[in-house]
Amino acid sequence: MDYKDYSKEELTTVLQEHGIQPTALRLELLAYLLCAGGHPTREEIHAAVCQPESKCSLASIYNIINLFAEKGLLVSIRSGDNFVRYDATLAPHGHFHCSKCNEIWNVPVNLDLERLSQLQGFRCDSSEIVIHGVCPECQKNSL
Amino acid sequence: MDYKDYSKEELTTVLQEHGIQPTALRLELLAYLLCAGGHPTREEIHAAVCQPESKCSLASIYNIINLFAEKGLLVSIRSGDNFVRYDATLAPHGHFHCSKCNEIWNVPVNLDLERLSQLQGFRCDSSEIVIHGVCPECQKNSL
DNA sequence: ATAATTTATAGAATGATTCTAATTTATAAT
DNA sequence: ATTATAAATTAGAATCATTCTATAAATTAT
Repeated sequence: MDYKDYSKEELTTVLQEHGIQPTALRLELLAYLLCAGGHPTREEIHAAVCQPESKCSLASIYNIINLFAEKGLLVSIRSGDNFVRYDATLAPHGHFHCSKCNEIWNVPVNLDLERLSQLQGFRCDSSEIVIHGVCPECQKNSL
Repeated sequence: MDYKDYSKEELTTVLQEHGIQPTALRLELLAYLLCAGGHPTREEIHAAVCQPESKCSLASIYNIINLFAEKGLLVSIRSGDNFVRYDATLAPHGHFHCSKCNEIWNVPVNLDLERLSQLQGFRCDSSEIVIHGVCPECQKNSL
């Protein structure tokens, strides 16, 4: 895999900024998440990162996904009730989920966490916004 | 189980308004969801609805949960990465999830779906808002 | 009543995720 | 450099939630 949009140094920096020790596999995975765009499933990630030369185990993919999620570098989204999809989150945004094709889009929504924090002494760290509906393509196809 | 807050007639009406045929088990389940409050896991629902006299199967619980979700009477929330929790949604609201104790609270947030619908021809049906953070209790305990 | 349809059940099957123990790789210290 | 220490990765087994299949029970319609 080539790092089209990000240099190895940039990727390393991203990991370090999130308190993650950079390793070859973690860099590969991050590169894929950032460059591939979209919202891949675990299966797609595994296929892309571990094929064909650089074999790696499924367990490692889970390890790294969980680590990234824990460190706030990654967010998981349920698409339909089928698969979990992942999104490397360098900037906060919401998601639109099409209930027909299960595709996911980024949406420039954002809650005002600052304002919410004032309520009742709850400390707000992050927000997760998913809007369910039907995408233009699927609306067209169901006519 | 007794229907403290809702009469059988009220529960029946709720089901019918959502296009769900009322049956004994569905009424039981709805009653539990509405009366118990909170955000029970599938396991808690199963234990509460199927114990001890009125035995019912796990498959039925799943059937009904899925039916309710499909009809928009129920929303599922992932708590932590552990369990899925359920919430009977008679009114739209968001959720606050405490990442320490994994408890979930209702939050009076709501997105302006009307406004979002205008964007790019996407049809918005429902929204899902989860705010992650730490509840007051857990903040106190970690001092 | 009888037939037809819908619901509920039990238990097996599936499939995603985690766990365990072993191995490899990287890091630190002498 | 070499060895010791820790961290990352691996393979495969184990776990566990969810779905599926086929059957039984209940409800509704004729």
